[in-house]
This record gives sequence, structure tokens and C-alpha cells, in this order.
Amino acid sequence: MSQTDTKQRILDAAEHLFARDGYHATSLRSITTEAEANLAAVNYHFGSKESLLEAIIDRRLRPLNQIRQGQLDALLQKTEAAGTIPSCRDVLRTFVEPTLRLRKQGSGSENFIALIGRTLAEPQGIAMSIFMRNMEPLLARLFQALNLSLPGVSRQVLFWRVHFVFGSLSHVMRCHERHSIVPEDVSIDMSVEEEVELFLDFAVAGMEVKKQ
Amino acid sequence: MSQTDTKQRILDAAEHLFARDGYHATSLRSITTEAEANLAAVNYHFGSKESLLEAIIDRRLRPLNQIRQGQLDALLQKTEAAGTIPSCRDVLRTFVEPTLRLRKQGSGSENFIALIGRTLAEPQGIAMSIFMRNMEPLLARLFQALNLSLPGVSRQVLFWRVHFVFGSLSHVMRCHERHSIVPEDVSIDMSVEEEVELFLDFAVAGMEVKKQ
DNA sequence: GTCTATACGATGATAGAC
DNA sequence: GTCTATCATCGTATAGAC
Repeated sequence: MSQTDTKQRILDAAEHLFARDGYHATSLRSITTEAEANLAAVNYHFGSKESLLEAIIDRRLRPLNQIRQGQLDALLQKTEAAGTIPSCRDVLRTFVEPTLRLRKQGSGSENFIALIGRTLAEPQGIAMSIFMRNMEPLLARLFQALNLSLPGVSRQVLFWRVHFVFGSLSHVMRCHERHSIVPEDVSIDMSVEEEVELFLDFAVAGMEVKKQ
Repeated sequence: MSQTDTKQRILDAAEHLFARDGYHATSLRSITTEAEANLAAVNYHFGSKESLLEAIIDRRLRPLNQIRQGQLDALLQKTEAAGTIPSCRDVLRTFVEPTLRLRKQGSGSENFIALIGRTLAEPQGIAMSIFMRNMEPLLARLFQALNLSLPGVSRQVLFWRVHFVFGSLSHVMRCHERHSIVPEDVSIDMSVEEEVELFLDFAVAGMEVKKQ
């Protein structure tokens, strides 16, 4: 049992429990029990419960945002070279696709996705401020790219539609399974690709609509 | 100070704090302090913290759902009498409009809307189960009406799109003010009517889209 | 440097005496 | 209705074993 093993196990257990029960409803004791570690190990490795949350978010959000950023940059370079503007769908895909793909990647990443989904729903929570520190640059560039891709939509209306899209996406992120009401004739099993396209069908239609 | 005054003040204070900080992050002490009541008054009037939450949700959700139900029934009767099918926009409006209108009604109802928005983001929380008890019949009828209004959309796809719409709506409900990033040239002040129509523009486009 | 055992002070929800 | 006591549990700190 090396240091990294214990540290990893604590991260994984906390990620799981924070996602399932929420930050405040999860005790350090339940985390260390699940991680088969001593209670004091959290303080030794991370300093505090809050810093533990920060480590959890940083660990996966940093590489995820690098992928998103890379895909967005590649898209913008390609369209600029071709003298065209990117489609709204392609811009949104650079954000949505890496997100939903990460969830199916295993090793606890599905817990991270759910945790972020919850975080987006707690505007003044501590998790939100940690999260936003990592997101602000990318979000600004995303908004700019969407503005470019939708010349017919005012920035005012665009802002709200982006807001709606983030609401949808965060809902999808946190409600992977256990839908409250699923009619018997509806299946919720889908591949990443199906999931992404179904979401984009919805989101892009809402983003592009011209008010009649 | 009569009994009902104390009970109301506790309900109002708890509604406010639960909406702002979340159920678990709110202590009974902070509630009774804000309500200028004794700590034990919560237990006297409601029995427990959980029952207090239940009372908060029941108090406003019951009349809200009656309004929604009434508008949906009226719409369905009207279209049936005319031998037509209701539009997706009109069906959604019976749900969305009373919601956003309640928020502007004052006397703490804006806190309730935010609280429900948060509740929808905590799939296995205790608030969700309380909430769902009040919502299930209406949600089933809403899904049925949407199915009627969108004959070209399979129940499978419809389910997901309804899921996306609820994600958007719950996000709007909990993030009334304090958006994380608001560009300087964007105003977030709107009337209820503007807000409803802007949301429906987005949601209906997503609901009606035919996959190419 | 890693990890454990244990204790501390604060705060949680609740219940019984009044 | 209120006051106070109770008891569990919280996050954190420390002292020392490996």
C-alpha cells in the first residue's frame, strides 16, 4: 500500500459519495470507511474536506477541459482556413461530446460527471466556486464561438439559450440512471454517439430558432 | 404573536435558507434564528426537519399543480371540442407559465421556485421523494398530452426531450439571479411573459425537431 | 514521509420538564 | 408554547507508531 494508493482510494470514494449524496450530506468518516483508510488520512493528504473536493474537481476537469479546448481550437482553425463559420452544432459538440464520452470511460468518471451536474445546480455553494475557477476561460471562448456561429441571434438571446442548454446538459449529467418516471415502453440505454446526437438535435434546434 | 404566525415565519425562513444553502447545509438553529422563534418550535410544529421540508413543499406545490392541471384540462377540452390536437407550445405553456409567474408573485414564492429547482438536481435526496409524490399524476398527464401534440415523435425520443426540457426549466428556476458569467452587454431583466416565451421558443424548437 | 489511534470543541436533531 | 438537557456526529488537531 503506497501513498498514492491511499490517496487515490480516498479521491475515488469521496467522488462517489459526493456525487451520490452531496457534499454536505457526506461525512469524512463515510469516505474513509469506503476507502478503507483512516479518518485522519484525509487531513494528512488534503488538509481539509474542502481541499479534498477541490482535488477531486481538479483531477478530472483539467484534462477534460483540455480536450474540449483542443476540439474547439481545431474546429475554429479549420473553418477559418476554409473561410467559413463553424456550425452551432459543431461548436456545441466540442463541449458536449467529451463530457458524455468521459462518463462511459469507467474508473469512477461517471461519478465525476454526476458530481459536476450537481455542482451546477448549487449556485452559491463552495463546489461552484472551485468549479468556476477551472471553467471561466473556456466558457468565454465557447460563448464567443457560438456568437460567431449564430450571426442572426442577438447576444442577449444567445446568452439565455446557452443558459438553457447548460441546464439541459447538467440535468443529463446528473440523471444518468434512476429517472424518476420512465414509461415501460421507453429504453434508456444508448451509446455515447446516440446520446450526443439526440442531445444536439434538441439543443441546436433551440439555439438556432428564429422567433416568428 | 399567535401560533400561526410562528408557524408561518418558520416556514418562510426555512424555505429561504433551504433554497439558498440546501437542505443539509441548513441548521434548525439558523432557521429558528431567522424566524425569531425558539429552537424547539420546529419540533413542536412540524415534528422533524424532514417534515418541515415536506410542509414547505406541500404548501405551495399543491395550489401550483392545481393551476397547471386546470390549464392543461382547459386546453385539452378546447382542442377536443374543435376536433384538433393541441400544439406542443400550448401544452408546455400550461406547465411553464404558472411556474415562472409564481416566482414573481412575491411573499417568498421566489425562494420556493429556487428550492424546487435545487430539488430536481438531487435525484436520490429526500426532497425529491417528497416532491415526486405531488408531481407524478400531473407529469403522467403532461407526457400524454405532449405525445398527443407531437404525433411525429416516438415515445422514446419524446421521453428524452421532455427530460432535456425539465433540465432547462429547473436550471432557470434555481438560477434566477446571480448567473455565474453575464457579459456586460447582456441584461437579465425580463417580464414573466418575455421569460416564458423565450423559454418556449427554445424548448418547442427542441421538442418538434425532426431528425434529418 | 505515511498512516493510525484518540481526543477535542462545536454543532447537529430531538425529547422531556416546565 | 419555551427552556434546557441529551446524546450522536461532525470536522479537525495532535501525538506517536511504522
